[in-house]
Amino acid sequence: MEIRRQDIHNSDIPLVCRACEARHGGVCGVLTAEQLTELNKHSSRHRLDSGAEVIGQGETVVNYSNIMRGVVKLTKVMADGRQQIVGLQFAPDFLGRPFLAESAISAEAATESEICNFPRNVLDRLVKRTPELEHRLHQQALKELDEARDWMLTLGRKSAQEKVASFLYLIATHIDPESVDMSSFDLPLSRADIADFLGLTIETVSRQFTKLRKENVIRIENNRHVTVPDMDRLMRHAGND
Amino acid sequence: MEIRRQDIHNSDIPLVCRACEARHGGVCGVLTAEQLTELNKHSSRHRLDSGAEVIGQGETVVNYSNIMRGVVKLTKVMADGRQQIVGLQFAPDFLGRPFLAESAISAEAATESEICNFPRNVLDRLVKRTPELEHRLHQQALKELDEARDWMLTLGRKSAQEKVASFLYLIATHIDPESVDMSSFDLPLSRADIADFLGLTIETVSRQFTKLRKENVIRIENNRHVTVPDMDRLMRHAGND
DNA sequence: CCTTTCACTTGATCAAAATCAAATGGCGGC
DNA sequence: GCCGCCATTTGATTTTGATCAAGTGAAAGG
Repeated sequence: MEIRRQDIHNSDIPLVCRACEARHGGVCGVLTAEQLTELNKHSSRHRLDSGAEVIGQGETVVNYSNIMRGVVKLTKVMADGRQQIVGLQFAPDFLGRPFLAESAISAEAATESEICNFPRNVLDRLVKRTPELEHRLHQQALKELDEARDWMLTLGRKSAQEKVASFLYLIATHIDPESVDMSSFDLPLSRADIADFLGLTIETVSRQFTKLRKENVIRIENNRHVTVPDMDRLMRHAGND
Repeated sequence: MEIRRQDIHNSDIPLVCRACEARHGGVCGVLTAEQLTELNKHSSRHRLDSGAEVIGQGETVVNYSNIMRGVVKLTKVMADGRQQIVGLQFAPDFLGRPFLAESAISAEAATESEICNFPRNVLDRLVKRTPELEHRLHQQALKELDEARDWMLTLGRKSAQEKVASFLYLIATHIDPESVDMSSFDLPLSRADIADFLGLTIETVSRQFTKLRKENVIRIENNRHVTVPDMDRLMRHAGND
């Protein structure tokens, strides 16, 4: 679990990496100064508008990314257009499916975001030579698997009200991991996205928001800003007692 | 993707491992004869009755396992008893969550099964020294993640009929990976388990079976044995076109 | 052989969420 | 300020699957 990192002189690592959020929590944290320099040669940073696609379902993966800022949604679409969000990724998560050429999901910025791209083959080569890096990716895969399974319980067994409360709790606890106060935050998703995440319609999501608001579990301003006066009460509404 | 394995003289590896199914497809396949011998010193094989618990939600993980025969279901339970199966594992899958002391799910034999147990700390130590082993576990975690996300789409967006058809398709394609003919198989789960896997009630599952039977998509004998005359037709009913 | 049990099926009714259909309410552009 | 555009909310109705309640049928045990 504990990852050793050599003490790196800031001057040894690429300029752009020095200020990078993703370098510490993210995969780059396990790389040496040399490796970071090498990877950085091939990497490029991009600003993404909300809604911008990083990769599409069925496309060939040419890049992996680190999320430096913002929230990225992972979605699956059926042939007839029905859609399900199967994961949300927050900075400084790694974005990509190692060891597979074709993406089974599409990834799209949910909010205005910033990512750092690097070529698939460069990282794949680096992974082969760096067990620490594979370990780090393995850890993230397991974390995502745990989250996916939690969400399966939500999708399969919870009521609409519990689903919406579960979503709010998820966002409260993930949107700003630094912050001590999780009781006030902006929703990174539209009502339509929330519906796609919860397996509901936007009307049902809206009604449940209204209901939670009327029961004073949450307060809402400007449709996107949520305040939770009592996090335990929200948790109980989410069915997590 | 390609995993090199040294040419091992059968006589160098433990007797019980020689005939083991899990050794080739499973994690043991990447171990050297010495490592296998070492691991085998601490491992033990067990027969599990259908319904026997391997580990319970919230328990401390002391063992990992390989599934040698049978089907194991991974479930999550809510405080009020609502239950969701979050994964099915087939031989020769690895069973366990590396790097976490407490299990977030429970694992239970769905059919009469056989597993090979080994202590958590022995494998954890082996993983640290053997990048190939971590790579193999990483691969399986990614496979399970892909499967979990596929199932999230099923849980969130498919109708009861599509869910049941999706389940049948999943079993047809996983129950016996050797077999060319996937059109006839025994269901490893009861109607109650299927309901818990699909986020439905047993009554709804039963009605959808009846409906698929009446539409000649499947035939059923003795409640558990299913024949699929046209796999593509089943796939269409599952919403996977 | 008959009873009991258990898994499953079938039927009738109910409730939750989907669907269809209008409001409402910011917000940017003119 | 007014208009038109979206996202969101609210309302009426329908549909799907859940719930409640009996059956059925096969296997185990007396």
